[in-house]
Amino acid sequence: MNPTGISNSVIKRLPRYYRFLGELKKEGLTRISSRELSERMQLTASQIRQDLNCFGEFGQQGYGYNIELLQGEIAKILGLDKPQNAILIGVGNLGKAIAHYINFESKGFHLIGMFDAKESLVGQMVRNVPIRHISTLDEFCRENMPRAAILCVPKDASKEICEQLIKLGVKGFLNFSHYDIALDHPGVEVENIHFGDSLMRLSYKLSN
Amino acid sequence: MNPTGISNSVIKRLPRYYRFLGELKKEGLTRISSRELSERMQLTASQIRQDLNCFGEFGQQGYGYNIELLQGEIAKILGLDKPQNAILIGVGNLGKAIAHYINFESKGFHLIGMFDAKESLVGQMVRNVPIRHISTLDEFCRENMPRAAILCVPKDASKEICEQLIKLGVKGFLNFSHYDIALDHPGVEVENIHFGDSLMRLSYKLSN
DNA sequence: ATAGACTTGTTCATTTTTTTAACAATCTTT
DNA sequence: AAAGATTGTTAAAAAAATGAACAAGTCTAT
Repeated sequence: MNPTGISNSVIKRLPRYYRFLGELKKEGLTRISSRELSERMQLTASQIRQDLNCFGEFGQQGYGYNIELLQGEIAKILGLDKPQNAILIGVGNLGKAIAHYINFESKGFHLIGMFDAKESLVGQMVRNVPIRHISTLDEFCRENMPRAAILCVPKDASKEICEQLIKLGVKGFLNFSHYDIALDHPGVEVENIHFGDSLMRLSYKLSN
Repeated sequence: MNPTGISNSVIKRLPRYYRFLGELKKEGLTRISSRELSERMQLTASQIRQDLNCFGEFGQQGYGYNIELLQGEIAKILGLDKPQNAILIGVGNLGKAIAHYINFESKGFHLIGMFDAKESLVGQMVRNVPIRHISTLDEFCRENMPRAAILCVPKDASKEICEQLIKLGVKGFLNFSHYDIALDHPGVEVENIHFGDSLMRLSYKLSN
């Protein structure tokens, strides 16, 4: 259980519920019971009801859940209805791909700036967002107060930039760097995406 | 607890141990005690000893662990010493970035081929690996027997390709697509990397 | 309007997992 | 050879996840 009183495994499942409900909607369905959903998602109906019950009462006895409505509620729980400003640091191969590939708007964020140390990148646009020089980060942050940062910089640069950003008021990190962001800053949240770790775990699973 | 008898949380921590030991080595250290390591990694010494004890006895009383040796043992546990052939499917923005960005060799894999449906990409090289047309996948797999696939294709294409690959003998997936690979194929292992889910969880954490 | 079929929210018990503490055994160092 | 350090290991405690059960409420069809 974490500060909010909701267990992490419940939170981990939320985006998946959201995605599945989106698919059901696409299929033209309007309602679904926990039992039907459980079959699709390979969960127990009990777990679904219990998960949702952490946040409120979204269904009706004898009917089930209205798909559109439930998805909307989960969107609110996840905060997708109130996009937060985010910046991306490090526009190399990975950073650029992330910027192109991810639809931030539908995931609760609004990308307002990208930064890199490489002069030749400065001025380029990716999806209508300009790449700025890293030396202008302080000024930009003080003006625009981004709430989150997507960290795509090399490991060595991570620690310094990370601390700089925390000082500038950034509260959340999507961390692609190999650096383990220290969790001793109260109120700062981190989601790590370590490709390397994932690959090594896959290697482990395939070797045993 | 999973099939191997080692709990998932232990396995999740292994790559992190591996990384930290690499850093210690870089710093020129040769030995470390569980207590010292625990301080660096923000774990308890007890947990470290217990984690390692799942796999063998790598330390010595009164001395601690030899860093080089321990890292080597973890490498073996993870299977990094016996690289397995892997292919990458979908060489769009993301796929290309992954191929450039990740050092597969140091993570237990050997990238032997890349595939895409787009004719214009075919023939291009990324890090000395040629991009082939997806129509040649079957033949290539029967000849080269890749053990793992990195899936960077759009959601709609995922299911089909995934099943095709499983039939062709692929046993492991690093899945970047939004598709949830069905886990009902015995012996097939999946590591999911869902950027969208991670972002939504970050959004949740920043909203509550 | 009523009965029967459904399905939720919720509780409780169970199981599983994770974490922490403790200590005998044993190694290192002086 | 003694003092100090640190492991491997066990056992206990705490926390989390799961699953079964059911009263209460809603829908549908007659």
